Amino acid sequence: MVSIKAWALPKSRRNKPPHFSKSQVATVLEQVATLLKLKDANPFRIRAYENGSRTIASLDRDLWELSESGEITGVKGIGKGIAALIGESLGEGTWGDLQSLYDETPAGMIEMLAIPGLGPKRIKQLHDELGIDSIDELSAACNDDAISSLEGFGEKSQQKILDGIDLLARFQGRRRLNVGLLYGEAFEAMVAKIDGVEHAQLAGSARRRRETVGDLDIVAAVKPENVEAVTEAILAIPDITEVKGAGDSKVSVVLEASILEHGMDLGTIDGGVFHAIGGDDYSGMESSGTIDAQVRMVPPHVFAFTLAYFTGSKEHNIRMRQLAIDNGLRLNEFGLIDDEKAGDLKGLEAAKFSLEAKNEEDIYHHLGLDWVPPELREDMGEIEAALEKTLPRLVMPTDLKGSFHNHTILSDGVATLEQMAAAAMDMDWEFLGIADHSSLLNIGGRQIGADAEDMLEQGGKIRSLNELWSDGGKNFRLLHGAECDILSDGSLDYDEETRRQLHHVVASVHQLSTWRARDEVENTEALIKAIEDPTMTILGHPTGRILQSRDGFDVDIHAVLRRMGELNAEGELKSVEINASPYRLDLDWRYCRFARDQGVPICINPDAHNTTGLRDVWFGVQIARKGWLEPKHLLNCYTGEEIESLLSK
DNA sequence: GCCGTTTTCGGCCCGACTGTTTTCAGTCG
Repeated sequence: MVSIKAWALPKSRRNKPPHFSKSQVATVLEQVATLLKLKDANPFRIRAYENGSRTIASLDRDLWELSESGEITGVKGIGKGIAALIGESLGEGTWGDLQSLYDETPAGMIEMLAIPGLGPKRIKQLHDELGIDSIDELSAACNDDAISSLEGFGEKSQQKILDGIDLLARFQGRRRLNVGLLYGEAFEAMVAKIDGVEHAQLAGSARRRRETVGDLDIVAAVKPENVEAVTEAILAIPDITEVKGAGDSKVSVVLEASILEHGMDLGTIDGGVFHAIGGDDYSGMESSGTIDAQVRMVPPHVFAFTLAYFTGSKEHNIRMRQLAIDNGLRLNEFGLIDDEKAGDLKGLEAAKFSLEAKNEEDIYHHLGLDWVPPELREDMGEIEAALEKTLPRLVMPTDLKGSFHNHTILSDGVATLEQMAAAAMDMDWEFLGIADHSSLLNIGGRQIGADAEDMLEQGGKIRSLNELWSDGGKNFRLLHGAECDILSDGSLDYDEETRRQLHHVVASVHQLSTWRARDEVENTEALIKAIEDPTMTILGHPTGRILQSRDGFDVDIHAVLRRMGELNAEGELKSVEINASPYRLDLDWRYCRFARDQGVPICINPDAHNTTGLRDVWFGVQIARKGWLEPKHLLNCYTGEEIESLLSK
């Protein structure tokens, strides 16, 4: 279970500028926005900090340089105020008068924001009127029936808060993409089958392939005369454990795991991850889990608008609406409406003056944009690219011809070389990289990794298998690699002689406790040392994060990727992995474009521990798409022959 | 707090739903 520590402004660990990293600045701006919410500050001021945070986080220029030269205020969303804060923090190591803002807000109030249905205003009210500063106190107050009598609260809100706390305790309010999609696709199929539903589609963050999903949004095209019958049919679905509301256009329910026809498939989990997410307790929790879902019913002719609207993101929608306004139009879930003609009319009435859209493409085209794939709708430059018609041709699962980081029975996998190869051939792959753990890795005191001798013996087996396939005219080969531990000082496990005999070395950090106890500067230094090792080819799960369970270690990922870019420019092959396990999805999609721009080739790795684990690459592809990557940026999309000769150099 | 070639002030996306009210505030996306 993740518990939120009280927020603190970062302290400089350096004696000269820049005192902080870009991600530290972005984090502070984001926290300031949250703290201001709890003080009931001007919502637009709050949004300015939120935008500033996002802008800084995704900036691919050096922040200190921009700040020093004054160019920073030329960045959209960064004005005089935030620029001054950045200048002071990077230059002096201080944060203006933000300390008092941090001091004023109890950590528990921040934590309460995650309770569904409870927002900043009412958290502030609870704090001001009852002195409630933590979830525990809030829970106790609900049980004492102390909340329902407060102004603006009642019996139902009190119960809703208790339910929300329960949900939060189990899942932190969000579910990993793989779990969210299992529920979402099952529910979508059920709704689509109902008489009177012309079509139904999953929208929201699941459609955008965020790494975690809050609740599910299904948009259904239903003629007005059928809405009542369809509502009844939805509510009759047996896997609905609770109906939270049912209006004229929206049904709000809680689904339970029984909706998953084939049960809760958690995929394959390696030992370390399994331990980190709570072991057997976790499996039990997922199978007794629930998820919130909404169905929005709209007349068929406005379906495309509603789908686009509820796909989001909120930030993308804001930009789209602004574009509409610039064109004298009003964009909402019902249409793209001529503002003048519609006048004071609202909702579907106003939509009578809407431009037509048979599909999402039509909406984007009306505004002079190319259609934006849902994965890109985060207001991270996709609007500009769509205007300029320079959106990327995103990678698809079928573009992949192999992967590099997979395990066998030599370490903690459960399948043999032959079984893994057969599964890869079934996927029409031309190559499969094997990278069993190096000798150092042990989980719970038991050595998992392979000794150098056994590792080299595996190489012999791989060579004879490859010869067999080659002689039989089969376009397939295994690549012999190892997942070498990065030690705390940045050196790699195994002796150099052993590593030199491999096709590729996936270098990964596993001793997380050491790395998480250190600061960004030390970790970045060690990681860069590991990358500079001439035998290192692929940086495995770069931050070590486990989604919904633990954060990764602090590292200046931009600096690491920049160094990797330099080494690639010098002719070395240094690739960064998108670990495709839905528990990791690390490298984060937010850094993919930066890696690409540095000239770092990226590879999607399922980190499979059995044959079905190879299928996890699908999640990696979703993240690569979200990170704007095209086939040419991914080593997975090279042919088997190309990759073999590349790695044999 | 940010932004602006109709603006340096006055805007900033907008609608639905819920639970509380009796005309609306809070929350969500």
